[in-house]
Amino acid sequence: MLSNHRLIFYPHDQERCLDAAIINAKKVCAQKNTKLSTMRESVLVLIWQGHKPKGAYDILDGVAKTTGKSIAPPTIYRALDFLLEMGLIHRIASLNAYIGCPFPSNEHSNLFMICEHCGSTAEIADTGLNNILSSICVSADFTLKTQYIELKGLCPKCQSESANSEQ
Amino acid sequence: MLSNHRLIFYPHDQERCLDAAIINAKKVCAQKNTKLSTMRESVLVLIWQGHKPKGAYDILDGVAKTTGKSIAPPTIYRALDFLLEMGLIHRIASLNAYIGCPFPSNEHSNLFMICEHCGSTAEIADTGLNNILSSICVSADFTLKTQYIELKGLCPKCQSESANSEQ
DNA sequence: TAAAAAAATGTTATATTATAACGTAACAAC
DNA sequence: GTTGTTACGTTATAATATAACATTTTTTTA
Repeated sequence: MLSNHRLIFYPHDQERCLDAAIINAKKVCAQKNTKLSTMRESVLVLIWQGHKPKGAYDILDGVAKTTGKSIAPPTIYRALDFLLEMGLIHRIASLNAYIGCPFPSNEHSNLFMICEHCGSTAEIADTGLNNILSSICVSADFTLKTQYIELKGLCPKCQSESANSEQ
Repeated sequence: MLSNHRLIFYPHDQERCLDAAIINAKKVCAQKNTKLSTMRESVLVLIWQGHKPKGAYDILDGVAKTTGKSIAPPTIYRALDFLLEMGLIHRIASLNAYIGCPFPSNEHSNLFMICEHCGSTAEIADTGLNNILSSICVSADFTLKTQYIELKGLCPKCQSESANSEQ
């Protein structure tokens, strides 16, 4: 089982995550014979700032700010499409937002745990879960291609906070 | 395991589904002490025409057509919110679309199998799946509130069609 | 039953997310 | 050095959703 929830839901050095993600991304692009252009890298860097899904227009604003250029939506959406294609990011459908993939080199299908309170989002790829999903699809004679599994709730930190505030 | 995939993925009398859904909806509203107003019923009827998720603006057009009135988006979104609240419909996040719930009286968490080719969408509530999801959340110390599980692929009919067309 | 309160709907405007269509620049391959 | 390809720029607009306020309908209750 691949998972980054221990990392996400507790304090850690976010700079290291970012650096690792960029190194990883370059590796993935090299393997797939594609280029992580400046624009694509800027978008990826912005997505990796914090472990919360970011909307396309937040990304746009952020990239515009750091580069000093004025940027139009298609530029961002093209970079996002590329990063999705490379498996470097995921789209969170229920939020219309995008998040970095912590293990892009692995073929995996994903589950996201999204904190409704602070937005922190962890990704898990669980074999047991995928087996169940497969068998459900097989018994319905449904050929599975892609899946969106998004769980909303409270992360450990926000649970204890809301417990405290209810006292 | 609750499921309507046998119904959805094979030919059947859609009129009966619609009638049953409306009767069911009135029952649910009565239980919850709310009203299925004319507008809300119109929206629900439109959603139950076919077993494919419908976008808010498709619903708007359809309701405007059948009622002969001109309708603005908020009217539709309000009806959708009510129906969601009552558990009579679900939102398919990955499609920005809405679909009727076949078993609204049961507390359940849902999985949708969505045919990418014809749009037919079946709903399954599977205990085994929900147990796995629960245990994943427990081990991550994540308090689950709501879930979106949307599987995209090919329904039995579209599988055999695409197999034929590849010959 | 008339007045007050609550619930639902109408209306206008606008926010948010995403893409179409076409033009230009950068770069690699031959 | 031209050609083709890939990425990016630019303008306009499509698609989805909501805010804010007005009106109507329904329910409650005096």
